[in-house]
Amino acid sequence: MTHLLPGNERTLPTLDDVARVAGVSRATVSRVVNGGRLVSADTAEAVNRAIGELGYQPNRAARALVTRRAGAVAVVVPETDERVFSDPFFPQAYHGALTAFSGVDVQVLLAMAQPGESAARMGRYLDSGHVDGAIVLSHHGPELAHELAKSAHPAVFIGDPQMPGLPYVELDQVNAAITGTNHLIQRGATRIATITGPMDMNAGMERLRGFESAMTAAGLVPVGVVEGDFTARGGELAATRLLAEAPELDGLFVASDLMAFGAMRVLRRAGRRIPDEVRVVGFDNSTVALQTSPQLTTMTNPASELARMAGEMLLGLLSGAALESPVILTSELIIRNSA
Amino acid sequence: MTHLLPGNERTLPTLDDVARVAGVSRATVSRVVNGGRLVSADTAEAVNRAIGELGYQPNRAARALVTRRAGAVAVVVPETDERVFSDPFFPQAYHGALTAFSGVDVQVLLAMAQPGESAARMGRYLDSGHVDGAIVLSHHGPELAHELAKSAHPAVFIGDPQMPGLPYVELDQVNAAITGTNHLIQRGATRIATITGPMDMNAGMERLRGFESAMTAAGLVPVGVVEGDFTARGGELAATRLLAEAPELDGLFVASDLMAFGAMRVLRRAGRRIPDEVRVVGFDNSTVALQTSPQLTTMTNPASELARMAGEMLLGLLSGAALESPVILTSELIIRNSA
DNA sequence: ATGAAAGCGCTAACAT
DNA sequence: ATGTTAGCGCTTTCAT
Repeated sequence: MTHLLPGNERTLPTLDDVARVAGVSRATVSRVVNGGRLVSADTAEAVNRAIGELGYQPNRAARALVTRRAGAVAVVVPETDERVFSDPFFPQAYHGALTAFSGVDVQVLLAMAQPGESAARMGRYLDSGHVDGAIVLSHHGPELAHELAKSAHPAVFIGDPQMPGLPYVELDQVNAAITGTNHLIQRGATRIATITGPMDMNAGMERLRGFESAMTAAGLVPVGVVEGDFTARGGELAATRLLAEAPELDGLFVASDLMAFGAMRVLRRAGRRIPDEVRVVGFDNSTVALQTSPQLTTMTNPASELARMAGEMLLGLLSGAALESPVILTSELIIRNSA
Repeated sequence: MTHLLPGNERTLPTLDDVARVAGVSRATVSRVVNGGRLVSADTAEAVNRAIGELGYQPNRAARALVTRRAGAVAVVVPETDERVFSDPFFPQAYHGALTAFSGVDVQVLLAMAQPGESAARMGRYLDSGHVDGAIVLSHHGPELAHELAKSAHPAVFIGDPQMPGLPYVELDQVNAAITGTNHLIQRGATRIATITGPMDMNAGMERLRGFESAMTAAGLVPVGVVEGDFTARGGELAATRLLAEAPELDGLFVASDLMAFGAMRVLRRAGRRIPDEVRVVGFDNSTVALQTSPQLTTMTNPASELARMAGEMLLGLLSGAALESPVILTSELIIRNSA
């Protein structure tokens, strides 16, 4: 970590060049570039014309130097690469974050945890001056949140970090699970089971909570509850167990589409017709929900919006704005053919 | 795109602070920070001690300003997010690129193409001064290569960009396909078909070329050749067609593991036993190769190494070094149970 | 081997 | 509303 790269000779137009061409001072150009307050319409126009002529683009480094800002934020994904890229939630979220910062000249870095890497290292990264803040995705347990809480830079979480004072945006998981489960019930299912997410993840726990709550409200008792890991393979395993433990099941609430995908495969292989014999509702409304047959009825989990929202919150935090947190987004039922 | 973010009050130790503590000049500190040439061992040690004491970290912006470097490179993925994240090749490659730049203080940005986005926009991004260079992954057709060729910044491609003068690192696709196909033949297959990659991608074409060459060399003629799209679903479709057109097939060379995954599902569903009745060889040695049953025999496609290599080439290019291109990496046969 | 000094391109007081 | 000025933290001649 000793040096940047050797120099580059190309010489681009600077603020001074623009000032000269427009016949004004550097400061004035700077003003129009930064929002144009306190400049007359005429000068602003002249400056803008000069900017256009020269193809001027502000130099990030110079700006960052004087503003004491890196001009970059990180999307922190405390997962190993494998999972990051195999779950469509992540790319959508990354994309949403990109959207939030598309209006300001801020670079969005993707920071994935390395397999053996500690939460402390992530915290150090945040404080290294390379980034001004972070959006943190899907975390197991509180270590990372703990670490980032003491960072000098702000971080906004997607999903409740379970740590008072840390801002986050979250899906209304419980109500979403209630809605999904109710749909199963309305479709006539009575012997309902669930495949949950990991119990060390908030999303896993809350979706289970919602499921249970809906069941109780309907006067039903689950015929099975097995924990999955948000992967297709995990869904298969869970469904296999479920079929053995509760063969009578006629409704299945699965805490992720990917798991539902795996589970449906097992159900079909076992000769259960969907949705006639077993109704299935998934979660995420991911692309795999369209690849199952029949297509999967599911709850939306708008990764992109969640992340965009988090990005906007971070932007606010960075400008010293007071923050309303948590921000809770609601999930919608997408009815297809699996229930 | 008007401004960065408002300022940050925290004041970190600077070169001056280090100089003061070490009792030397700024210039000397700078020297030791940047490699330590031309400084006596004693001074260097004193400086390093001061650096340690203060927890000094060079300010990227100041450095970038004077060196005229952004201190960032982009990994350009001209694919829409969906595919970027659903194919394990990408995360591995990204990771490899990260590795290449881990020793120098260079940020690695992930630039994904937006759905409706033009190659020109990517080119403009490269020239915007946000990055010093790029590594370009998996491209269809030559438009992007064309665009990047005229950029002032260097770009290294992973996969032959088919454009003279552009440096790239590539897998020895043809020989890899030959090896894979030969393995099928050695296992006793004689009625062999292939599922290819997209014909507008170099990897697709070259793997087909290798397949054909191996078949010819063995005096065999393919019983079927159908084009896939490197997705599991595409593999299913292709296998379905193959089963209809060439039901006698006893060997299948698939140009990607993901497609092989889909194809094997179809084969099994059709009652073909693998590897007894149909031998299957995939390509990529991706994680799905372990999830098929039986586990997939496949050719390695070391994404991480390819990208690391590309990163090192880019690093060389950025320091003005002469470059040897292309760099060709070889693929290895991983024998499992599908053939 | 080390220091002095200039300057990278920009923003932000502070004048006017 | 606009200009002047002083740095931000660093690298890099150029002296010594």
